[in-house]
Amino acid sequence: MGSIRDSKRTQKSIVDTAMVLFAKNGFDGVSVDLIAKEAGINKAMIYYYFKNKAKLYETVIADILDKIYKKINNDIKDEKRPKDELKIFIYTFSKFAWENPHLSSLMLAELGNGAKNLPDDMFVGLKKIFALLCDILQRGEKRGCFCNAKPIIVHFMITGAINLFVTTKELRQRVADEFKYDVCNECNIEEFSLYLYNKIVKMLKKEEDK
Amino acid sequence: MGSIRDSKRTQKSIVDTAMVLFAKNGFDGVSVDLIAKEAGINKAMIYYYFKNKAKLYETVIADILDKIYKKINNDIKDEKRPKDELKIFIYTFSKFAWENPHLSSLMLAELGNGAKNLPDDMFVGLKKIFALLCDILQRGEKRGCFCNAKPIIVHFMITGAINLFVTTKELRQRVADEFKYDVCNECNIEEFSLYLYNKIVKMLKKEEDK
Amino acid sequence: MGSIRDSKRTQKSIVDTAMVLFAKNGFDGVSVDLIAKEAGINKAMIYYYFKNKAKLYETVIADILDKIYKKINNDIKDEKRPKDELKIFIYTFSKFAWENPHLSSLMLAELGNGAKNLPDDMFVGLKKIFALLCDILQRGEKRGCFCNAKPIIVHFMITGAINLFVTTKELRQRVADEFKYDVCNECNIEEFSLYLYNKIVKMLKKEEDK
Amino acid sequence: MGSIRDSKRTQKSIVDTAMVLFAKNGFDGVSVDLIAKEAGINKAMIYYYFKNKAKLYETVIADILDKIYKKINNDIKDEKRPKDELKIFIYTFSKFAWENPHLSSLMLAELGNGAKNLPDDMFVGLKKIFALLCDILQRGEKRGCFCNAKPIIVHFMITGAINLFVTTKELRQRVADEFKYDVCNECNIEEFSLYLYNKIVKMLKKEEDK
DNA sequence: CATGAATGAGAGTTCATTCAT
DNA sequence: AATGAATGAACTCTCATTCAT
Repeated sequence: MGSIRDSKRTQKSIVDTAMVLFAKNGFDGVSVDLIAKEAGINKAMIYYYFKNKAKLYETVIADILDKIYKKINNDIKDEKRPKDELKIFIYTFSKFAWENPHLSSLMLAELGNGAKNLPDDMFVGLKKIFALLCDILQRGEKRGCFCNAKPIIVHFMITGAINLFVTTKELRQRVADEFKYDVCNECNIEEFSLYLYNKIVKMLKKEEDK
Repeated sequence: MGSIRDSKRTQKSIVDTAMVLFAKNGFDGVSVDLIAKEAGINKAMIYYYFKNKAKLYETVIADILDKIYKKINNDIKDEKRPKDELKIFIYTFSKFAWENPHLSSLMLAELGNGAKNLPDDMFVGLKKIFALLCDILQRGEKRGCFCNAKPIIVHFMITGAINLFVTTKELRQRVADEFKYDVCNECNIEEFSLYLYNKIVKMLKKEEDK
Repeated sequence: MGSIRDSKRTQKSIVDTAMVLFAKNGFDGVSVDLIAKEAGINKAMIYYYFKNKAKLYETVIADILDKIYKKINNDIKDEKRPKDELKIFIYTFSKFAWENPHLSSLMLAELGNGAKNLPDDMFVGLKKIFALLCDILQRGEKRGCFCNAKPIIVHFMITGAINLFVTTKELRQRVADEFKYDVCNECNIEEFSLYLYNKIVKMLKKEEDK
Repeated sequence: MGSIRDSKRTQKSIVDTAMVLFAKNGFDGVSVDLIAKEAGINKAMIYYYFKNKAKLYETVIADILDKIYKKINNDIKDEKRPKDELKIFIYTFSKFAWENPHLSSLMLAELGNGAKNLPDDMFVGLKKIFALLCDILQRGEKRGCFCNAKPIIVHFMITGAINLFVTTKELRQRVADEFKYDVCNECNIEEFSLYLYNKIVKMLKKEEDK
């Protein structure tokens, strides 16, 4: 009967569809009906597998965060110097966000929401990513290449900038013409990522300031 | 004289109530019924004054943005050096966000949404604030105290960090105990603001690097 | 102050506006707000002059019926022979309906409704028009030019045909091309009226049939 | 088997109930709540099956028109002479209208409305019935028993009279006493139908008129 | 006479969720 | 494992009507 396979496939199609839709329109902006229809499955199956809409949402978010974490963690391994790790962290996060713009929407919305309804799974996911950065910064301080880094604030500067850059992509293009200031509407993600990295590094650099 | 039939007062109570509620629960998360109930007015009055829920939302957002702009613009006037202006920009924005945490939620949610439904009024409001920063940076470059500043990215780093710092306030306190990294859960807004300012200045500083 | 004049004028503008709107969209399809707006007066004035929406409706209908009655009654006076009176009856009714297509809508809707809510004023109006036809037919029978005329049925044939012809004007034009049967989409009201008159007369003619 | 979860039955009860109510009070005069209540089903089911109120209305109208068409078309088959076909047309239409007075209301209201919102299904239904009459008249002209028949006007005379006769049933009874003219308040539908038929035939008869 | 503000009931519609098969 | 039918609460919005000035 291939029931297990089908079961997995059904669940996956639900989560994948929900991810796109939630990201595009937010939790309240997506109906269970729509998810079922787009996923090509019966609505009741969503309740069969996920108990309710909120649980499905949690699953979706946890899935995304896990993907990011794994990707960054994997890419970072090969690097030796903290600065290069940081470069990878920023680049990988940017790239991922750029290619999954829904994700940025979700993160901003969810955090903007004070993470009020933040379920445990998401909690864990967010903390793991943050912990990655913390480790990088710690190693950097030990090695003397970074100084005075409050990790949470650095984290917010990096992820805040990336997420906003990604989600405002279309907005910036729309405004570009009528606006006299540069909004980087032609920047590609590599340029952006590199600029951001350089600024962060400069900002954390140990120096004989003054 | 301030009787029950007071157009201005009714409108104000609607907008004020809506601001709090929208910020807390988002556009979709708030019903017109609730706004009316909390504002202590008849639901139909909302439609009488604002035509529909979306228009009310627009008004609320535009109001907030205008407040921020005016406050920053006003506070900045007294300063002479671009660095001090930047300090005021960051401080005032932070302070305002801290005291109106709803606002940060709104901005993140709205921008996270790709500003898809962004009404014109909001557009204008956002641009005006951004333009303030642009001017500061421009003056700084002319005077030689800032260099290589892409305004939109700097703007995202600043506002991203501030908004995330504000909206995660409770979240950070919740996590503090069980988490081995510092999440600035005891930082007050002045400390945060100052730290952010120093980092941004350092990052923009003109120097004979290397 | 010219208050009486203004009063009359206000009332007239209400009734005139309401007539057009009611005819176009029916009783339920028109809001008091709309009537006030279109009439350029304050909504409360409608209640000041007409007590409520239903009363205004009555007034409108009674007004129309009275107009028709008066016009027909007046035009008929000069005629001597019942056949000519009938001709005038049909012609005047047709013409009036053609020039006030709203009226036909109203009559059909109101009668179609079983005249359930039919207020007294309307009652009287309808009866007076019907009585006109009855008199014509009666005189015709006495003079021997009509025979076997059941007045109510003749009345329905005449007014039914006229009202339907008028209200379907646009509909018939829309269909004309794609329809293989003639729908008189280019008939003017005089042609129609004459045709109808001839048919009715023929149908009522006394004859040595068979 | 006819259990509570019976799609067909639910739909039928909705349509049946809606037909009665729409006919009695018109589209705007009936709330979806009421239809659901009278049909003994949950309001949401109406949207489940019909998408919205307007679509339900369309369905109802199309249903009725189809019924009439089929009945007339069926009854007509056995007749040989156009005159007899016409007799059947008038009789069947009258009978049907008499037994479904709602229908006449609907037709008058809908046509009175200029068929502005006329959906396609209704269009087709109305045209099919009209086409039936056109064919009868055409055959009659060929055979020489009818002459000079403008089908659309004949159609309006017939259906106008029938519909008005039906919808004014109660009205005529109410008026009978206080009114000096005969309003056929005691006519049964067969008498009416026969009278109408005779008049129409006479009116269309080919003759050596002079 | 005239106005803008206010009200409460109810309209159409959607949705998350559950039930029966 | 899967489906279509069913539910009830909630939502946005409109309306006829009245009040205070």
